[in-house]
Amino acid sequence: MDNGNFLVDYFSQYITLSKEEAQLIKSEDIIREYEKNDFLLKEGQVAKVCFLVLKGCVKRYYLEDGEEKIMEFYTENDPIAPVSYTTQEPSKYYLSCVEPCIISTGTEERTQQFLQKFPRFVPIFVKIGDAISAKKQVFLDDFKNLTPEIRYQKLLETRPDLVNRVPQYMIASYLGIQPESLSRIRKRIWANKQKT
Amino acid sequence: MDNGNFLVDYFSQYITLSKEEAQLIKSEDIIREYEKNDFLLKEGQVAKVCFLVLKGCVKRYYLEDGEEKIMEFYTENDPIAPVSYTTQEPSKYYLSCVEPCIISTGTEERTQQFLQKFPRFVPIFVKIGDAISAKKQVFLDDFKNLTPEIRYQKLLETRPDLVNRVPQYMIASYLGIQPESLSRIRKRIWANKQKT
DNA sequence: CTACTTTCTTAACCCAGGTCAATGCATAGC
DNA sequence: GCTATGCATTGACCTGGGTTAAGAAAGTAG
Repeated sequence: MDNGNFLVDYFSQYITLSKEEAQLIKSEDIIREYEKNDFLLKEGQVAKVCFLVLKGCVKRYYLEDGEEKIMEFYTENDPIAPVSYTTQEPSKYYLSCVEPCIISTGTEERTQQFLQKFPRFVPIFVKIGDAISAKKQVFLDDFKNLTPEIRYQKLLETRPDLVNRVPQYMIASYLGIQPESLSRIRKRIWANKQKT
Repeated sequence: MDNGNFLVDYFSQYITLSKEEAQLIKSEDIIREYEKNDFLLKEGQVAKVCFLVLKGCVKRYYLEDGEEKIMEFYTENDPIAPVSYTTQEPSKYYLSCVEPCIISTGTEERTQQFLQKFPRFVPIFVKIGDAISAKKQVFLDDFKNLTPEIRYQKLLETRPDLVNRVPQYMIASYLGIQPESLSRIRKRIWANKQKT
């Protein structure tokens, strides 16, 4: 299988690539495969690269008295720019694979070179950055004002895939509740559906 | 009073300004005063400018069945870059003054001109952007994993000024709880202090 | 197929926050 | 002075999530 096409596909979402550009992206791309439970980044490490998930699922979490607090799931086509990557300070988070993954890796230098070669990609990068920022905002809003039950229902709507491919205790952590509570919520939702 | 010095002071936090630069910033700066309850931005409007709070306090919130859901407070030296400003889509938020305010206003063109004139400011801008992004991350983490009570105590530590200058029902909204609950939390904290 | 591990569910009990209603308690305006 | 208004507190009651402990169900290895 020709992994190089993943990145080309990714950019094609935002922009039409010339053959030359596609070729260059292919040739420049660094792609690695990871196994389930492999780490992309550990607490205390300084991130030297950022990532783009081409296939699989990555979780970002930190430990609090041994408990995994999952902050985010990254799946197909999600870019990961660790805070530690931008600040160059030791990471407070872990990044680890929930599934076997295929992931593209980007370094600062290569990104800069790439953008100098293809300046028309600059606004795309900015756009992606903005989109990520806006997403975080929405997530925070929801988290603040919605009950766990509604949060779960929204997740079912917006990312139905996640609920099927990720163990529920991880979903619970992501929603900020205990696995038992998620179980009850699911029961409640099911009961309400029966009524109607 | 010479308002022009506010912005100069702001940049001096990050970088040492030459006299020429300081002079230019002063002369370029657009500053306005606002009264309590004035709006900087309303839901549905497209933000044409971004802001820097020089004096006073601004709240960002949205309405949900008539309820103010306060997402953020901006006080002295806090920059405000509305999502609507970057996306140029109608804002989902209101920005309004909790107190009489003195606020510096920035437009896209003027920022670009400024950065071209003083390219050494570019990394500062990036740095500020990163800092804001990191702050949001920390806030979300805390929000997800801490109880309202601990959230309030953290707020007391990190922004003691806020609690004193902003009505408590707004603090409650900011913490994601009802004013009554905040009242009980305060009572509880006070009771625990007496014990020790 | 069995044994083991991991994941999910259930039940019982506790407690913090939501809700509703009443009461204080300032401040502003008359 | 008095009243109206906005804000903070308190009490009573309810509900949903946390906690603990047990067991069921699903997946995996032998």
